Amino acid sequence: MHAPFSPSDIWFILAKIPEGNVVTYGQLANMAGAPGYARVVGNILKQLPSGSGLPWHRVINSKGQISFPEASAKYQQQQSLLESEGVTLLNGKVNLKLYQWNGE
DNA sequence: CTGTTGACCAAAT
DNA sequence: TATTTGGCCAACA
Repeated sequence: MHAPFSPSDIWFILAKIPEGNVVTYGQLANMAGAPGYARVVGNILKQLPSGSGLPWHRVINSKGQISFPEASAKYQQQQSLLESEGVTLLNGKVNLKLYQWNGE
């Protein structure tokens, strides 16, 4: 059986995440109606075409951290993008205690 | 087909 | 509060 959603479903949902907000991989999976598919969401973002214009940087893990090695360029890029929209990191964790999601 | 890997997660320790 | 453990699903070797 195939996944209960297609990559484009995730792209569509991700596109709706407002600037200055962050969501977790698991949340995206839930929003797609597929609890337990957090890893698959990660795989999809991994394959995301560059120049898609999607706010991939607003996706973090459930620990409230960026899912890249701290030393990596990707990590720094994501952090930079987040800070440019007012989301700062404290101790490697997003400085917003609760991940904001303005409902549907 | 089996085994490993990954932008994950929640519960147990 | 910090780590470890077990579970998760799809992609790949």
